[in-house]
Amino acid sequence: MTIQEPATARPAGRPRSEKAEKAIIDATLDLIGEGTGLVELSIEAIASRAGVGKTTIYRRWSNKEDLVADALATLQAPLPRLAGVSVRDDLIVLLDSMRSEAGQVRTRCVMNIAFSESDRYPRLMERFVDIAVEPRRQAMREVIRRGIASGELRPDIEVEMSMAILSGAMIWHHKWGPADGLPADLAERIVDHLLPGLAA
Amino acid sequence: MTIQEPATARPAGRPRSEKAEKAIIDATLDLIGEGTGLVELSIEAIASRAGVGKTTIYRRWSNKEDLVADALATLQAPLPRLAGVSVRDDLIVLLDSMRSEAGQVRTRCVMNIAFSESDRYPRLMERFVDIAVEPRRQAMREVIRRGIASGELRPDIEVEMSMAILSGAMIWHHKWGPADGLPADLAERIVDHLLPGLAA
DNA sequence: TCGATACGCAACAGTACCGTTTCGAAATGG
DNA sequence: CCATTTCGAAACGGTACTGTTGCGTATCGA
Repeated sequence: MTIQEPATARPAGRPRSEKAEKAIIDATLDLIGEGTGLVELSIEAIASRAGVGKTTIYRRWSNKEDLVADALATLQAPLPRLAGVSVRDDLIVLLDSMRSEAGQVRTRCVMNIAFSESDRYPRLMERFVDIAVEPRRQAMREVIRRGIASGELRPDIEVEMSMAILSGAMIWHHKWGPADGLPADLAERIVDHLLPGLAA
Repeated sequence: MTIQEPATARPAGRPRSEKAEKAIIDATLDLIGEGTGLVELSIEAIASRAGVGKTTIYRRWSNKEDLVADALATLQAPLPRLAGVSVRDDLIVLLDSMRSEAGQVRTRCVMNIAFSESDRYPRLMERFVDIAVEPRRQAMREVIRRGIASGELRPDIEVEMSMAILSGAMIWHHKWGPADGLPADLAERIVDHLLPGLAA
């Protein structure tokens, strides 16, 4: 009976500051967003940016990888709502959400990391893929499958290959396209350029 | 009359060792090929790997960027010969050369750098693009233009967009495809998947 | 032979970050 | 009030690299 709420039992003593925790995560994302690679990203810089002692960081995360993983997990942008009417429209919405996210500094640098440091931080990347990449992949997969089922797309196209082509085109522009933002109608142009080859 | 050959006049004293120079370049490429990013790449590590004093490096290059730029310049892989018969065959050859180069460790890591560190080392990337990317881009551009001229491709396709799609698909696989090497027929599958939409 | 330059090597002071420890102050429950 | 825990700040010893300098040796032209 003395035990009331074991799940929320406070362990006595000063509670951890949620403000500090948020500041640490924000500082981490800020630094990554400014182009700091994972290797150069230092706990000291994060602490300084967050206005926090290093102790406060080490008390919560034992290493850089864990911290960054938690920080990236908070980025989880919402998936766009799909109308589900036409394949063309849905694909455009999906690709255009890639485009607009690519315009944000944070996403941009997270993508850089996903490209360059996947070899060095495999566990981190695995987690990042689960959180950010796979849901989008799944959404696009379903759009294409639905298109095949409805007869809008040829039944003999390879689903995964089509996804690779659509995403690849957007990634290519993201990386080597005009530096001053991608054109607003890019997603539309990509889809319309590809659809004739995929349509039934 | 005393001046004989100003261009090749040796400045008196011991000449610089070409062997050392080559060893430094090789060590640099080796380290990059092992996944060392530009930031972590240290002059000391290069000197140690090359069996060379740091002095010998600093005497030639005043900073890391210059050294890496010269090192990358030596990579210049030869462009594949194109038959020039059919657009399909030429595109497959071009994409397949991307595939096979992507299998080499050095190229793989150079591409990682091209993706991730282009913001941080813009001059370096500019040079890299001139040396390695632009010639391939130009080759593909000409294949597509020739295809349009010959009537193999629709006259209304956007050349640059088509290039982005073809290259993007290969890059996507390079980055997120199976880790144990890309399938041998990947280039063929990409081209055949896309060509129906581009053909006249 | 002599001057000049390059060589590999080792040492230098300087910088940055690591992960840990210590400090006094602040915040909580009993 | 007191025990406990966290807070920000500062300092610790340790590691790694920076760019520079001096050393003795090797290799060239004159």
